[in-house]
Amino acid sequence: MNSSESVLEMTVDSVLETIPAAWDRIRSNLRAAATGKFDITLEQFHVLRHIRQGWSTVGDLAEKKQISRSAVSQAVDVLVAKGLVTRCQESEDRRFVRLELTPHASEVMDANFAENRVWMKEKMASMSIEELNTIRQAMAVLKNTFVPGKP
Amino acid sequence: MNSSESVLEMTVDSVLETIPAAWDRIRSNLRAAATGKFDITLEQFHVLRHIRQGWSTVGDLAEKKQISRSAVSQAVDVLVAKGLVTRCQESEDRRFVRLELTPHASEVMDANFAENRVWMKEKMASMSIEELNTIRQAMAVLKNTFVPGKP
DNA sequence: GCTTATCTGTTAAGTACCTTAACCATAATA
DNA sequence: TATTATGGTTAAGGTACTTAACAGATAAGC
Repeated sequence: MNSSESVLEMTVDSVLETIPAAWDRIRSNLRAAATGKFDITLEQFHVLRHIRQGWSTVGDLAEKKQISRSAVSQAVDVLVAKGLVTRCQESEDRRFVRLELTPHASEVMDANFAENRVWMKEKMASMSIEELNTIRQAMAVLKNTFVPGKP
Repeated sequence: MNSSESVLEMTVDSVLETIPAAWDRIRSNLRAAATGKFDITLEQFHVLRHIRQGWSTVGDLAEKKQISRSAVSQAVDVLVAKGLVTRCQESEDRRFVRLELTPHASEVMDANFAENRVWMKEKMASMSIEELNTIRQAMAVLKNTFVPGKP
């Protein structure tokens, strides 16, 4: 299986070479939109995004972002102070704190997403349908491999 | 062109949904290897990597990573103190400072890369040849679109 | 039932990395 | 030559992360 081994290695290299670099660019644009138009940082925006996706406790978010629970707790402090998130003790197991978005947070997120989408679409507009489909298939496989399922 | 428009939007969404999340996971592993086995942070490792790829002045690195020149300058300070990088004034235009890796830096990088590759290969070992090829093609297109060419 | 262990989340102290603004040295330009 | 532009550094300040120590709630052992 020397051939497939070589394909695996080449693919690993292509991922390690592309993902961090592409993310540097995309993040730079996301950050500009988040900090320029709205008064939140990119990291705060990501926290809001994950909460909306259903990672709605401190522990969930920490696991999702691979950071400590204390880091999440501090980030939530800021979001609560900004009126974007509410803390709510769970009734079943009162150790848990359920996080919820305020209506204002949803507005901010929608506006920011729209902003980002425009930029992404401009960048990707010149791709062929085949290329787009290839990317979508690849994203599905990568997500399946590297991104843990929802809670 | 409603259909192709829709494919574009779906693909944009898949990228925005996958790249940051996958990167959180990959970065977490890279960081563990860098900080655990060697005495450098992940960001320092990335700087070394970019220098080896030919982004060998402060301005180049700043442009590559989309951060300020002063941030790069500070990062280089640390790497010089650790004996991993040398500064060298360019003779043609003496405003430029050329950065070079020391032999020790190359050793550290090779060891760290080997470490990361093992983990990546484990995660991706169950993919089929077709899936691997799809990913490689997608990475090529994304790199072409989002990652600026070498200096 | 009572004690101990485990789990979730917060607080505190310290570190890494980034930003903007001001600055120096060099090079290009009018 | 005087001015302007460019590459890099320094300084001051902010954000987000870490580990360690802690409080409260639940589970487990006896």
